[in-house]
Amino acid sequence: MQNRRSEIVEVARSLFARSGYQQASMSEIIAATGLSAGAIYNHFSSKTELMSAAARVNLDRFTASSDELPWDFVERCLRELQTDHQLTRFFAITWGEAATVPEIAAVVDEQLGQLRDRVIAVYRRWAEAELDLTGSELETWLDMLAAAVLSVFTGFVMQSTALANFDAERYFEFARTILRQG
Amino acid sequence: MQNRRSEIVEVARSLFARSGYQQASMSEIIAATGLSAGAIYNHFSSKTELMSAAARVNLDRFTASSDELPWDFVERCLRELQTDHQLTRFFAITWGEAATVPEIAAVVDEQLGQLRDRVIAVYRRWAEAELDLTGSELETWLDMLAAAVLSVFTGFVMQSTALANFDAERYFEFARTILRQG
DNA sequence: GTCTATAGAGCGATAGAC
DNA sequence: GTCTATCGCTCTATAGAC
Repeated sequence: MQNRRSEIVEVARSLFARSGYQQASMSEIIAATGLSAGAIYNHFSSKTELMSAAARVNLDRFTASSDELPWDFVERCLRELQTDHQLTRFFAITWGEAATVPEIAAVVDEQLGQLRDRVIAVYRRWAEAELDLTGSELETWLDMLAAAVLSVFTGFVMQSTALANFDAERYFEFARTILRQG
Repeated sequence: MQNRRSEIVEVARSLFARSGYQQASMSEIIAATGLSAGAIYNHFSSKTELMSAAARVNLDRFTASSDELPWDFVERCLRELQTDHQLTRFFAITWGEAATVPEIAAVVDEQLGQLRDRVIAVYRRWAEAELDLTGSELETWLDMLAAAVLSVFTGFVMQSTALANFDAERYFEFARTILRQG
């Protein structure tokens, strides 16, 4: 049953987000679902499989609406992160885990790729209407901008998670400055 | 003995960098040092203490020389990371762990703070010679620039660790562009 | 300061009944 | 599909001799 699977994943994700992937034990997760070991292992063959399912977060909130200006889109993403500190923490935990668990690395690569594609789409739409670039100039420009936006995004996650005196508003200011220049 | 302590820390760090903090076991570390459990626990009272000692990396390679231009300094830091992929990985692992282990969070905060201080110092030196800003304008400008540089730095670590198709040269290009503008 | 040996707890995963 | 019970292993940390 597909629904039971998502129930388990959601419970597991919230424990991974609180304690970390390794520190959250299967027993805790099992207890938190209200099910039993046998039930969980009927849906997931190992803890690693459950981990990578939990890492695959729904990114719909980070999709551009069709009439958004590129920098408004990026700022909206950042503010989304700011209001959901648990999600930000979970990204940081997941990206760190990706360095040692290949199954999670694959998910992170896929998800940052999705984010990148969306960034490129919204900037392309804008650039085609407003800028006068040749085809290859445009592609180079988009590549660089995607690196910039991903950097702003990952930078926000890392700094807001790791720095005691992080100032989000100053960070937005910096992001706005670099993303408007084109 | 202080020297024995550093020996142990170095061995532990290389195992943490390879497998992650939780996945590297005390037994592995003990075996790799060639010592015994008793010897290690004579120098460190717990695995967590050893972890936070290992997290405190020597950052001298990321210090500005007194005649460097700010963007040259930043680019040199990035190229330093590029040539030492094990260190980059280790940063990613450590920052992720910081989200769940307070003792590591304290070290990361301290180290990113150090990096920030150095960035500010080198930009301040340059700005005082080349720009004409009032005192408070200068401080605001430096704050924003520090956020930018930290973002470029953490972004490089995350993206080069997590993205399969990461293009370092394009990243440098983006970094150069935003850090020259002032 | 370092050794050997082991305590004591918790882990991920499985077997087999229902 | 879910349960109970438990296997077999590994983990961090300590005790006590030297």
